[in-house]
Amino acid sequence: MSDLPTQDRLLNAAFGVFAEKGFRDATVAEICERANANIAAVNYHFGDKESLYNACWRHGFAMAMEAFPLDEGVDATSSPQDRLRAFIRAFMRRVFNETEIGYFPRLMVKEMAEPTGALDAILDEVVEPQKKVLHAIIADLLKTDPYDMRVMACGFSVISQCVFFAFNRALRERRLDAQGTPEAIAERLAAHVTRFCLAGIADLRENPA
Amino acid sequence: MSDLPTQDRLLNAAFGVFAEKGFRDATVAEICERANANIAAVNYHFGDKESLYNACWRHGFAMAMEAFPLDEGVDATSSPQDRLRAFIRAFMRRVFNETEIGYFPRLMVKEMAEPTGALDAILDEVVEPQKKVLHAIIADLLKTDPYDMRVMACGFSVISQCVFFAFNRALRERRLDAQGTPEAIAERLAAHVTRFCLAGIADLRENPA
DNA sequence: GCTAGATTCAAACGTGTATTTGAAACAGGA
DNA sequence: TCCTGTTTCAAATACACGTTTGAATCTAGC
Repeated sequence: MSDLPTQDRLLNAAFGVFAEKGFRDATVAEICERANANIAAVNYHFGDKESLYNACWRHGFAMAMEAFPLDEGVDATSSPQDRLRAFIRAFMRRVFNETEIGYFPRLMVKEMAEPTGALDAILDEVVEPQKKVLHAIIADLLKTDPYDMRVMACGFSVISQCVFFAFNRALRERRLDAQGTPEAIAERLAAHVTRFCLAGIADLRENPA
Repeated sequence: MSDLPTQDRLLNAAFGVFAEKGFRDATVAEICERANANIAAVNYHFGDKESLYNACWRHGFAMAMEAFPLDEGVDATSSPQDRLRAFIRAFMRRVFNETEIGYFPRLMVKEMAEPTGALDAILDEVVEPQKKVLHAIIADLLKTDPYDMRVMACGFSVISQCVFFAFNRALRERRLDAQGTPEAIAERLAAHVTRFCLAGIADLRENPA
């Protein structure tokens, strides 16, 4: 950790502090302290607090996607059921990850709840690609095209269940942590959500309104 | 508005400001300005900013529940399907409400994402009662008792879809507002979520693991 | 080992904001 | 009208925090 250049130590420290406290509550003093750097280091290396923040979420996004790719263990030839399972499982494992990777969802949640100005860039760079993958899977399941309104509705149903415990981290700490390791909880939830959503989607396919 | 006593004007103004900006970004200066009150009024009438905040969410909760009760239009003799539909619809209508009532979900979301210290009281006073009602409905649908683990899982699936656009207000403003009035969107989403969840729950009932 | 540029440092600065203060204005009862 | 308790007011206070500054220190290249 401390053998890295100052700029990298700052990025790592800031990533953690921003994820834990959000942009506004994070102080550059704490970031510098964690990075074993001087109080002026942020401004010297990144210009200002906001630029450091922008560097952080890009860093975190890359890290999270590398650790748990959107399509882990499946390819285009897999069934849409398996692809949906993989998508949901990767998402849950990111959300419940207790290492640095788990900081990324926490950062996103804070940004959504209280946008800083980086939100539009984030929407384009992080949510749009994931949405595209998910909509393709659901369109296959519904045997329709990705622009069908039912695809959008089902995509929302899937994603909302995936992000819930990222949003409700506080809730999760109080009501869920007794139920096993985070990894085990992530697996159980992923299995439930996959099954629940496949049933919902099947119903829409079998019984058109 | 301005014929109310200062204390009430402060509460109303603060409710709006807190919902729009969150506890930390809201300034007592802005609250007092909106309330046509002096800068010292908050401390005189409520002690400090935090006590005013606590008064606000209780006020908002009462208002939201009065406008859209948990069980609007149904009673204990209604089918669990209808009770679920009513629960989801009331929730969505609170989330998409454009009047003061809609401030309440926004306040809750900010609190969940970045807790202030009021969170434990909120969990007890606002989420616990709703959870109880929802779990009773789902237990009926699953023909089991409310403490069955499958009830918890399905409850999470339902709630996560209900709160999604409260959390993602920014997303909603960018991607959803072109699709009709908020009321119409709330109705469509409620119908979709109800159907989607009934299918998921039915699958769990028909095909035990 | 000297120099120039890059980096680090402690201290100072400036701004935004919650809270306090003490006087002034107000309202109701004797 | 006078007195008393309540409310309002503008100004002052206190503090937290991002940023700047200018000197000190380090590091490469000659």
